[in-house]
Amino acid sequence: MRKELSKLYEPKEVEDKIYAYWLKNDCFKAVPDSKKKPYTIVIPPPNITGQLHMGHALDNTLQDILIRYKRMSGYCALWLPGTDHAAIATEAKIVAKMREEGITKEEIGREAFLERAWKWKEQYGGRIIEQLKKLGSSCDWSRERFTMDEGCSKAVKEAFVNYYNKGLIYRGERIINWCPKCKTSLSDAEVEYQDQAGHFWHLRYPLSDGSGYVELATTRPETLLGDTAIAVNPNDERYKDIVGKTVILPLVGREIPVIADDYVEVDFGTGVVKITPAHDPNDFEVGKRHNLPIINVMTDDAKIVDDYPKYAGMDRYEARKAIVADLEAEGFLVRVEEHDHNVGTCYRCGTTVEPKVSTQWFVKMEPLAKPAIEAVKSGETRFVPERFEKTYFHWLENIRDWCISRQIWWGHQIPAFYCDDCGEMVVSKENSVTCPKCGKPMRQDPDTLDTWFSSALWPFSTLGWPDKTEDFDYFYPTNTLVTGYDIIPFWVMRMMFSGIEYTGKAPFDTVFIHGLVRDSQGRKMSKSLGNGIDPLEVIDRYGADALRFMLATGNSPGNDMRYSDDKVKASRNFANKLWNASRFIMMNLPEDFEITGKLPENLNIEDKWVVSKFNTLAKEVNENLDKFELGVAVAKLYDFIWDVYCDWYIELTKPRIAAGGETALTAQHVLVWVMQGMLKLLHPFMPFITEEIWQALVNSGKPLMLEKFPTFDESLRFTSEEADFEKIITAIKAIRNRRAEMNVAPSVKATVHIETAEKEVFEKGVMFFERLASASEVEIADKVNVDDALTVVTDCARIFIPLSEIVDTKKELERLAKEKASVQKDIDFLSGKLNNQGFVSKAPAQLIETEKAKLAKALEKMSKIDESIAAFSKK
RNA sequence: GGGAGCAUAGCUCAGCUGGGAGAGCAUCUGCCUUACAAGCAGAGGGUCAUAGGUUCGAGCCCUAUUGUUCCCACCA
Repeated sequence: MRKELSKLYEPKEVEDKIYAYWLKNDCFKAVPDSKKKPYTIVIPPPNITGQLHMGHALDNTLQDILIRYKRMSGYCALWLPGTDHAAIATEAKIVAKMREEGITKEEIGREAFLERAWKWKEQYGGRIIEQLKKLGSSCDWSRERFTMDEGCSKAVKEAFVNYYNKGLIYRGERIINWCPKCKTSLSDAEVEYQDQAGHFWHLRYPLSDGSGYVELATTRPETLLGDTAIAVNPNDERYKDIVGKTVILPLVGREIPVIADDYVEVDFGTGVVKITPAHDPNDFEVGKRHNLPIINVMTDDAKIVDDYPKYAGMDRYEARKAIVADLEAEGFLVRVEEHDHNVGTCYRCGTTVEPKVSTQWFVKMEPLAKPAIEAVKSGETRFVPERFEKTYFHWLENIRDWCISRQIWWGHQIPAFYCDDCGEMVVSKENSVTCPKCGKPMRQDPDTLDTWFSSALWPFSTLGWPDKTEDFDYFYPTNTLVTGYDIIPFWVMRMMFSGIEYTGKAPFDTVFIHGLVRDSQGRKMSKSLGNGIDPLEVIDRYGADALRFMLATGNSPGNDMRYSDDKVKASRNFANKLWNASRFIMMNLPEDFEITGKLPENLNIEDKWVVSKFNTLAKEVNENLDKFELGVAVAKLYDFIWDVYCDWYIELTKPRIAAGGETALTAQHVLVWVMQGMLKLLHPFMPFITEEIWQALVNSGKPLMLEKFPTFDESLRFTSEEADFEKIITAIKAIRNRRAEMNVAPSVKATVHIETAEKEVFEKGVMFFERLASASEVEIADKVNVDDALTVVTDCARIFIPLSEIVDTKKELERLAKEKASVQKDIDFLSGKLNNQGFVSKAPAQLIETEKAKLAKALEKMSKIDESIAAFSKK
């Protein structure tokens, strides 16, 4: 017995049930199978602190579409899920929560802190996973990983030690980006630059010899405390004389040299720059070139150090005010200008970063970047869309060494050990190490690794690396990486060079890039704007399928898209349309109807028409999916299901089903067969509703998601029947059109007289003219003579509808004249084209043929219009 | 300063290697036709940002211009 379906599709009653059904049947599980080709996607691991947002919804919908498609296409499809420990973000959240409780991490110490962090992970780490399930994600959950689990930690140590042994990781004192709030170093990629309104303070520094002042400008007067020189361009005539002299640093009284360096631009400002090596990356470089001392004036939280008692303990902005006031009071301030400048901020907390000199661990990038560039140049890995290669190349070609140490506790502790006795350092995979020189226990480096260090290994650490595993052999390299363009420098690039370094192969063959989901006004969704849309709410209201469909529709790869409720509603309506189509089929099937999965014999012309069109659809959907044109594929499915299947084919079957007998049964089999095909094709996009309908309709005990994805089948191509049936459709549409123009209600029936040379084609359509074109009777003949009739002309038929009371001969003539003019335009256009020597000699032959055919049709239509005009004129 | 994207119907966007401009929403006109009013049948609406160029043929390719968004960059 098939179940009754309700009139409206109710996602809430379906989704959890269906998801549980898949899980129960182990549908997501991927086990290496030598008879199948592998297809692998590793999930961009969401942060354990995170909540599902629209970006995740898009990213994971795309992955799920791909993985379901490949799974149904016979691949051993693995979608490997997991979460990221999100070092800084997580630590910040835990610290914030502790602050509410009135404790600091220093108070409780590292061990207790980590204990809390793991508890946090246990408590919240599962949340986003559950949210991904709501979306329908078909991840192999039995393989769920975490960037700090045992395997990933092992991989991290392995990678670190190997890099170190090859000289690709080193420790050194450099100027790095420091977040005074997170109190840790940041990599270049983790700094976001923003334009901020600021000031330009023009100061004058007195020359030590009393011969005058040197004027310079700065945006950061508080760093003056750490100035160790002022610099001019060596070619700047204005300052030739003072190079080599010294100036007295205002407020501090220190004597510092005037140096010459190319870095200084003659034309900018006064042509003089104060040099603060400890607090500016450029100054740091200048300082190195000139052996200047590095004087750090700030603490880890960006307060002035105790060496300057007057300002000690002030934060950098307070100090700025105080110092400016003092400079002014003492006559060193010349003037203040408004000045916008670009300020680096922490990508996690938004705090302005402070350049800071400190000892950190770095990955040497140049030798790693080269093969990563090469892998894309050679085509081993490609970007979709291709243009994102440019972003990728640009980063790799201009990359500086990667600062990987972080001064936080939540993360992979750096596997370096120091001997406090003799100063020996050892890098080791072991958890504790004794000093090889003096045999004393060594102290592990307290720093942890950049969270991206472990995510860089994600495509292979999750498959068992560094161990040789069956999974690794089978599934690696993975196939498609799906991510947003904003993640290229953080993650894509780093997975690429890490993968190549450790496995010899690029970790994926395709990087499928998508854009951002913006709000309905095109703004970025953000917490501060409060314009974020919660995908879970959308799912709750409209269903996961509607959300997924919306996210896959109407955009092209790599472009940003806008979220709007209307779009989700349209998707929801589509789901409902499909639902009702299936309801129609099911409510009409006889009790003993058997679903064979095969087409019946004795197909009618309209059956062949729909089957043939479906066949083309299957072909195109496969092609589009293979080219990552998901939006195009989904649009074709929408059109087929709504227009071809629902609006036409179902309507065509109604009179047959009403008639009963063999034709009804054939129609029902075709209805079911095409429905099955549509459900399969649509399943990757709308997994829940398609599975639900499948279960209700087919009831085979096997899930739809494991059915075979339809492909093109040569035996289902019915080219001539398809074309013939289009003639009937064209005629029906033309009749409807005329009646609508004349405001004839559908309930007003009339005889339809069809004059055509293709009688046998139109005879097959009699029942459809009655049903769909309000025909009370249908006459088909070579020659028809009807007075006082509406005329309808197509390229292969003249149709008369005798509705004498509404026919106005004059108007009818006018209308025919209009139509004649429009057909004449076509004829002129086409014949012009075909008379064009250039076109005929250069255009492809096939195109010329189709243009000729079009012209022939237009000419036929014209002759029919002429006939009609002649007939009317006689009256 | 460098690079990239976008500019197509009132709105949001498609438009594959060049071959007579499309969808959804909105608008207008008819319909409760026994799957669906979250629906059905129709209609109107576009100098494809601008100016050149290549081509038999350009929304698509080339050049320049304008507007807009984003990424990168050490002008203190």
